[in-house]
Amino acid sequence: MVKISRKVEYALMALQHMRGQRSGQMVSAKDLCAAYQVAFPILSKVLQNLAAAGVLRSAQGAHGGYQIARPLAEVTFGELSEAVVGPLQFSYCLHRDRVRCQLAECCNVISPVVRLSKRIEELFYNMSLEELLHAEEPQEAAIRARHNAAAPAEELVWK
Amino acid sequence: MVKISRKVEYALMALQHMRGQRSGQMVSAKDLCAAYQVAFPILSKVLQNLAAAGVLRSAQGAHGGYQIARPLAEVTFGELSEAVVGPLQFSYCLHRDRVRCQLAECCNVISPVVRLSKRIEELFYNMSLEELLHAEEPQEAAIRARHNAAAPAEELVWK
DNA sequence: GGTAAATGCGACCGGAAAAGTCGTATTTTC
DNA sequence: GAAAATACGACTTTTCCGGTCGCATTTACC
Repeated sequence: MVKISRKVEYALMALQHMRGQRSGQMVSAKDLCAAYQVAFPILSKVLQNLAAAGVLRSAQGAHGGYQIARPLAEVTFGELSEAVVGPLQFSYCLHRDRVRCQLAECCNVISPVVRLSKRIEELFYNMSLEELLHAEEPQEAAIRARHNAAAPAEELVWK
Repeated sequence: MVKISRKVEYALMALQHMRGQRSGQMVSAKDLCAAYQVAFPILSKVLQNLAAAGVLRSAQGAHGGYQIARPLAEVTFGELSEAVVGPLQFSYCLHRDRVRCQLAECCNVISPVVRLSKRIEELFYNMSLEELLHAEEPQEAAIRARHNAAAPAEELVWK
């Protein structure tokens, strides 16, 4: 449970890449795919979602591509998530398709579930992408290097 | 993404129920199933998981059942979650099966993903079940009643 | 004006994980 | 010994996510 979706990771990768570009520079989906080994159609869709949400600005045609439209300090992780994988929906019994929860009439945890959902939602909407992606290049590289080495993953990643 | 698993909901329902029992009282899986319309085998498994994790105490045999083993103020949502659905694992590239992430050598978001994961983990481990389930019976009942009525779910639930 | 290079978009498919089912063994009380 | 409960593992079903395919549209450049 509570897995960060692959699409969200792709979105973060793309934004992390674009953060490093000089302003005004367009980056094409093709370039990103080549750089990060992601299949074109899926990355393309993620970028389109981000553009539709106003996080990216897109330009069609030759020499087109994407660039960051709003300062990342003003975009939250919650926004990114909703843009890419749809509305946050932490439980089956909440939100629009309440039909799917047959337990409603005897459920004794509605308000706890709502409480929990709100906490996660708050976390997501209080975390800016700037804060999440903020430069840490040397460490990043070091982690990556060790990641490729033989050390157990959680050692290097969680400590 | 980030959906609260059904099993976790079942666990919360069971604990919410047991919270209302007088101390020492055993509750059987069968009783819970009858009260909340959950299939026996699945609820049974969840209760067994909670018992294995030390959240519940179980007694076999006739007149057996389950009761709360530790004060819920001392048990976190993170513990419950791990007991019922296995170790928290927010991303494919982290934790034990790093094999599954082929992006590692060109990934530029390892530390952001770790940062995000730690935030969620913190949230889960800083939230006690007492805090999550704390009594709110009248409101609970009211919400439940309105939930069964025709009003749109998010109106009553998210406001 | 035509061609190449890019985004835009919707329909479809497959596989993995979650949810649920079944069957049986074991323990305990009466 | 029978009944009532947990313990546990194998199996099946369903759902959803990641990924694929195909085509339309837009734009730059020659």
